[in-house]
Amino acid sequence: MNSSNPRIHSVTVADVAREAGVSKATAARVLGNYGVVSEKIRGDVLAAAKQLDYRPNELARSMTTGRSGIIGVVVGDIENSFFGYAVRGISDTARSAGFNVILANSSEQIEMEKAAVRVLIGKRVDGLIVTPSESRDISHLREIHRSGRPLVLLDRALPDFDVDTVTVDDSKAAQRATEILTACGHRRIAYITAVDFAGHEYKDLGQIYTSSVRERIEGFMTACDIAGLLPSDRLIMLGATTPQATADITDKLLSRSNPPTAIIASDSVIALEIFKVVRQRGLRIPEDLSLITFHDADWTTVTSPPITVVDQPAYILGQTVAELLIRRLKGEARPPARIIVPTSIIERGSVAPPLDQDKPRTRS
Amino acid sequence: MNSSNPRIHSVTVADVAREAGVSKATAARVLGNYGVVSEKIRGDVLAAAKQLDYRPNELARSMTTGRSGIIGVVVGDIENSFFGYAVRGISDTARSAGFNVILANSSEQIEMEKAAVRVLIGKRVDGLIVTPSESRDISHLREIHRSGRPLVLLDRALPDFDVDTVTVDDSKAAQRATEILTACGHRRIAYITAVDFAGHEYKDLGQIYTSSVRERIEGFMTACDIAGLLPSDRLIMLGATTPQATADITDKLLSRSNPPTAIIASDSVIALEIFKVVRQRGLRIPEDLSLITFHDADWTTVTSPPITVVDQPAYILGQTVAELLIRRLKGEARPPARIIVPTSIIERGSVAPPLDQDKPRTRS
DNA sequence: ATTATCATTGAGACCGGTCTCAATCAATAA
DNA sequence: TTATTGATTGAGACCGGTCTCAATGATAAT
Repeated sequence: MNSSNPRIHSVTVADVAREAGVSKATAARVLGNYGVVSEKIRGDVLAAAKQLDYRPNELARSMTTGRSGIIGVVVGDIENSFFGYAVRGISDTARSAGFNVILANSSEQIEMEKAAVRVLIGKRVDGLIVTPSESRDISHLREIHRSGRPLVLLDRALPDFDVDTVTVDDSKAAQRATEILTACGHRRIAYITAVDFAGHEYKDLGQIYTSSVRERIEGFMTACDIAGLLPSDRLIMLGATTPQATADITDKLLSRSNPPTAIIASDSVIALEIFKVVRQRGLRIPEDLSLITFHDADWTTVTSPPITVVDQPAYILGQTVAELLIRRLKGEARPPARIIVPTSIIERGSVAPPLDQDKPRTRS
Repeated sequence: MNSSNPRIHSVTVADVAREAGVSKATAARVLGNYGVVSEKIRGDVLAAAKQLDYRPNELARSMTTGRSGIIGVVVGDIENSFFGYAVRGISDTARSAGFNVILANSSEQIEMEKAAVRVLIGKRVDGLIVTPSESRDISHLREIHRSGRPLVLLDRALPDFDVDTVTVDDSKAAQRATEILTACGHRRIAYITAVDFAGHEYKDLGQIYTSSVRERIEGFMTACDIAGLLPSDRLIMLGATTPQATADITDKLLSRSNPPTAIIASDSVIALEIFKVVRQRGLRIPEDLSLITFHDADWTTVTSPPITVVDQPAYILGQTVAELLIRRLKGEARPPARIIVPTSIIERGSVAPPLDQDKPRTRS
């Protein structure tokens, strides 16, 4: 407690009421913009408010109304520009509907995600938008839902949790990206993704607890199967959660006696690291290695060559998820919606037929 | 408990008190973790709280304590990765000190900045961090300060407003960057910056209302003067506030009969756009044009050639500004501090001597 | 003139915590 | 044994809004 510190005493409705010579209730009516007040009184109160420089205390307002006007957003990694755009989409939509956004970062760690949710609930946010970092432990999400607060999932669906969800067509997108590579003649393709799992080697889908990751792997495998690739030639690498981990995975992959001739990256942060490793090894894109990444990050247009990408409409994703939440907040009652936003592939210059797919490549 | 009424009735201290068979005051003491309570009672209350799944209402708590535990941050443009890192630095520091962050975007527009500040004050944030978008109209900032809420300025100082401020050594950084170019033989250099001003032509410093912009221009001009450049050959271009504007400015610049042989960009968003325009025109970097940009954005390492940058320690900037604010929040009384964080220049491959500085260059 | 009707305004409870101050009770001191 | 002290606990005000309901006064209807 600060005794010496002069407490900031802000102007309250009571102060304005006194100044205007009306009751607190009446002043509150004009200041809070509800109920009916005569024009004359309204003018008096407004004048008094201006004179005293009254600023409503949203906290107090929230307490009685039960509404805070805040939407809580828990996202995996704000530094990832995919989330950056999504958050921007959320913020813009929220603001134009009169809501504010409070943002938390989970660093893709379930414990931080849980902590963030707890804090946000404590702040009495009106609703939440979450990108669940894994689908095994979702007790905290169930709890949000049970508490009656609307929840919308962003980018990742939870199979056995039926709640509003907005994702992209991950499976289809991965399949199409892979088909571009197989059509080009690639027979040994790696898919590098960031799911957090001990051990980077993929064994089976049972390990994958994040829907988007699982769906992409399914799409990838489907395309590989259609093209008749050997199971041993579809290289699925998990655990690219940090730049270092990604570099290690890429290094290991390219050091094999039979390295892949093409790589698909599950996000642009991973792709950037792959690009660096590849160049450091003196390999050329696309001659020595083809590369496709999810998310049309800005840097993908200025590399030489520019990178072929799966364009996920991140901003629209954010917009959509916010709209869904706000509609619920406004009382819309309907069964949970699962919206799938389509992606498209932007072909640039990072895909070419493999030079010689059976021998390891060295710098020519 | 909640019968047919869908209203979310959360568990309160009174409920816990009743369940535990103690008074509201006592339950509040253990739940709020203040005052003294016997171990036995503490156990009972905790058990009751657990049983009822009590969650404190931070809103109510904030109302009585006057502290919300929230830091408000108003930043120019979150999509700019410089601010992204800074915000991350702020968030991390805030969280580890037990504060939350509520983020607002001003889009570098003074009116949006004012609105954001108003909302944040309404939410009763404990303190604010702002990157002022201009220095002419700072009534809203003065007001924050007057209301007794700590305010720290990020990245931009306000000359006649003495408040905690964290910036980088803009003038020195700009001067050093320019010196690299002049030392290399460049005699006609452009500096492109984002300050929002009608008309892209620079006239005099009187137009510049943002300290960091002004300081950089001063540093730029100092270096130009030292190298003996003609005043007409230091091309200062204002108004690169959108990708399109930046492209137009760059185009105009490169279409001159005597185009610059080197460009300095005031941030990486601008530089990215310059890079695109330059490549589209078929010009080569660094042979035809040298380029240096502020902020070590990730893409600057993967272009061909990689870009020489002024490395602003954005994360540390964020950390520092948050620390300063938190110390104030904890009651530290001291005169306003102006902290200047040093930058460094990372030389990569985008600077080379001009081919022929007196004739316009075309694609060779 | 008297009563019903409608529009305004005022009094005060309430939201869910914090915090002050008085009351209670056991233990220690006189 | 009685007074004093210290440790706990309880009652209730308070924060700054919202909101219900009763009171007031003017106008319209009978």
